[in-house]
Order: sequence, then C-alpha cells, then structure tokens
Amino acid sequence: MEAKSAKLRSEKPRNGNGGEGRLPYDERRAQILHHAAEFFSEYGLTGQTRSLAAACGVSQRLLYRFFPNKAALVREVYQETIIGPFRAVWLAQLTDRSMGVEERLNHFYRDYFRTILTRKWLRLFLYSSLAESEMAPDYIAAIIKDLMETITRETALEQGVDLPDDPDVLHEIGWTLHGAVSHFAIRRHLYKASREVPADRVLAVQIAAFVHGFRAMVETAGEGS
Amino acid sequence: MEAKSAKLRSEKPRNGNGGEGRLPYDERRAQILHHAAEFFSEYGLTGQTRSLAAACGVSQRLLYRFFPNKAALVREVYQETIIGPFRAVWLAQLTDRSMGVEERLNHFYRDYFRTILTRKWLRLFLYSSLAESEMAPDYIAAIIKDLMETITRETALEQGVDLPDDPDVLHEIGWTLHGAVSHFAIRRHLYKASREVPADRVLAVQIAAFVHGFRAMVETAGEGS
DNA sequence: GGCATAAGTCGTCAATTGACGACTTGCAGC
DNA sequence: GCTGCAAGTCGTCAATTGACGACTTATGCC
Repeated sequence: MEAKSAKLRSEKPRNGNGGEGRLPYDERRAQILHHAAEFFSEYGLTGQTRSLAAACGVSQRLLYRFFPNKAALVREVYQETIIGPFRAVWLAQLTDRSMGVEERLNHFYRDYFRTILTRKWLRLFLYSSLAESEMAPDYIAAIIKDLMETITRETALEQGVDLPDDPDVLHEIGWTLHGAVSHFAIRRHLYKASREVPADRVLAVQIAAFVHGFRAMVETAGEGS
Repeated sequence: MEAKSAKLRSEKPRNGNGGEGRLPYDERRAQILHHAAEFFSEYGLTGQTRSLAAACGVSQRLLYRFFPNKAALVREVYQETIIGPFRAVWLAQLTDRSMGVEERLNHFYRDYFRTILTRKWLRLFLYSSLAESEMAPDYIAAIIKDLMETITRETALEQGVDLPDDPDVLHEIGWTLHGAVSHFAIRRHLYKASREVPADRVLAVQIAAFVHGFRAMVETAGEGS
C-alpha cells in the first residue's frame, strides 16, 4: 500500500514539521529547549509533552531522542532559563563610587528588572518554587545575599550610617527594596496590574524610599536588640 | 458470600473512614472543603481527586456527592480561602488618627501578615494566578486599591505632603510598602528564607523606610510629569 | 425489629499522559 | 544512483485521572 504513503506525502509540501527542514542534533536540541522554556513558563511544569512537541513543530517521540525523560528536560530548561541569566548579574556597577548610590541603584534595577524579572523567568521560578522541586535555589540565594549586602553597605557608607552587626538584619534591610521591586514585577507579569506608570518611574520611587528612609530603617532595626 | 464482607468489617472496628463515623451532609461538606484548601494549596490545583479523597479519609466517589466536578470544588475552595479572609480586611484602624501613621501601619501589617499572608493563602493565590483561572481578582484588586490609597493619603496628611494628581502614581507609592511586605511573606512561606529575623521587626523596618522615605518618594514620582 | 433514606463505597469507563520499540525518510559521500 | 546513517514519525502500552452508575450500610423513627 504505497498509495497511502504517497498521498500523505503530497499533503505536506516539504516535510513533516512547522517550516524548517531537518536539523542537526545540536540545533534541534537548542530549539526544543527554547520552546520548552516558553512552554513550561506558560503552562507550568505539568504541561504535557505532546503539547510541547506540537509547539516545537515536532513529534512527541523526538523529545526522547534528546532527553531521557520529562524531568530531565524540565531540569535543563530551569538551568538555562533561571540560573543562566543570573550568572550575568553584575555587581561591579554597584560599587562604582563615581556615582551616587541612588543613581547606581537606578541603573542596576532598570537592568535587573528588564533582564531577570521577565514574565518567562518569574513564572518559571514561581512554578518550580511552588513545586518544591528545589532545583538549585542555593546558587541564586547566595548571589542575592551578596547583592543585599553590597547594596546595604554602599548606602550606609554614603550616608555615614553605622550598620547593625547581625548580618541577617542587614540582608532584610536590603530586601526591603529588592522585595518591593520583585513584587512589582510579579504584579506586572503575573497579575497584569501596575502597568499604567512606566517601570523606570516606579523603580525610581521605590529606590527613593529606600535611600531616603535608610537611616530610619537602620535605627528601627537596632531598636529590638 | 457474606463471609468476605463480615471479615472486612472486622478489620475496620467502626467504619470505613479515618476515625469519625458518618457525618451529616453539611458537616462532611465543610470538612472536605477544609481539607481541600490545605490539599490544593500544597499540591496545586492539578492535585488529584483520589489523593484529596485519601487526605479526607473518604472515598473518591463521595466528593461528587457535594461538587458536580473538580473545577467547582476548586472554585469554592478559592472563594472560601482567598476571598473569604479578605472580607475581614479592616481599614478603620488605618484612619484612626489618635495614633501616628507609623504605629497604625505597624498594627495593620502585623495583622495582615498573620491573617492573610499565610502559607496556605499565598500558595493558593499564586497557583491560581499562574493558572490564569482569573477566579475573582477584581474583588481583591478593588480592596487593595482602597488600601493603597488610604495608606498613602494618611501618610501624606500627617507629613503635610502634597500628593500628585495621578491616582495610579498614588497607588504605586502605596505598593512600595505593600509589595515589600508581600514579598517578605513569599520569601518566608514559599522559599523558606528570611526566617531568622522576627517578622514584626522586619515589618517595622519596611514601614520605617516607607514613612521616612515618603517625602522623597513623592518628589521622585512628581519629577517625570 | 424492621424499614426508609441518606451516607458512603466499589468497580469501571473513557480520555490523558509519559515512555518507547519499530519503522520511515532525507541527505552526505562515494 | 545508491547506500548508510542520522533525523524524524507511527502506533502502542501501562499508568493515571476525572467522572459516574450501581450497589451497600448505618441510623433515626415508628
């Protein structure tokens, strides 16, 4: 029965998938990873391999040529999409004392907001945090801790404020700003709210509260000791 | 073959379920809703009805005596667990001018943090936000808007600061504090971080930044107009 | 004590879903 | 032009999962 095969062929002008022909191993693998990041970010880590394959314009079976199982695929997406961008977090500009702290913070958070706190990153991060997959939070946690410490110390230095000894309190002071910014991103990308005021302006306001409320924060933090 | 039935009976001292006998309709329904809130909060809205039934100590079939399908059950859990507590949000104390704004904010956010921003509430809220089920965000959004406006106006009044006309900017100013607090709750309950410093102290620090950075925030917000 | 009725369970169905063996097809090198 | 191998698909399997018809059992009431 070649007829059926021939007929099928005639319906697909060139090949079975979306629009590009066969790809070498590495390219196809990269393309799948790219689509998978988008896909799992939107539909969650429980998204089905068949839908993902369809989104890639590829048969479901093909996924298993590149990844031993779904969990491995998800793990790699996480590494590439969540951990990957974090490597690029740049602390140097935060200690560049030729600028004032407020200006430095504005530069940094505009960058951070646009690079890291994207819809894709946030949704994927939240999905995996909720699933407690605990894929690699330590690496990110360590970087953020550094970040909180740098921001707090630089601000204290500029303002001649004595910081408390407890490093945890110090981190929480930094988190006041970082949390406000992160939640702003969650509002925008998850709840689809807080979209009227331009992002840069919102960030500037949040940074102003941090910088100009800094001394009061440190004093308040010291009261309970 | 009564024998088999009799033998089975002897293995379960009293009845087929966990430990309580048969319950009247309303009680059983309430009990299922209670377990379901816990269950979906932990395992997500895709959690399986069989596991839920097991957690309730009840057969899976019984769930369908109370709810036409899983979606309806989830919807009711959401109403009860997410929307329900929000009705109780108390704005009166925020306008009680016999106290200073900073003290009022401390009272309010201690309450809010403990009542609303629980692990159960947050996880459920995030799961449903991610799923875009859009179950009833408008109601909550409206209350929060009120809240942001009240907080901002009360602070401005106390400090004799002129607020900008744009109501969206006004809300964003309030969100600086509310976002910092919300993200603190997410860190605690979701990421299991930020647990070293007592919650009340962290809240006090965040409120201090808001109150003492308020004038600078408003000035920064007004610059771009 | 027996019976009506609500409370509760059993077993099963169809659809979904991750996984994979067996097959087909395009293309590079001769 | 043909052949060998990598790229890609088909069809299927077993487990899972929402849903539900048919049945069983406890309990209050006479």
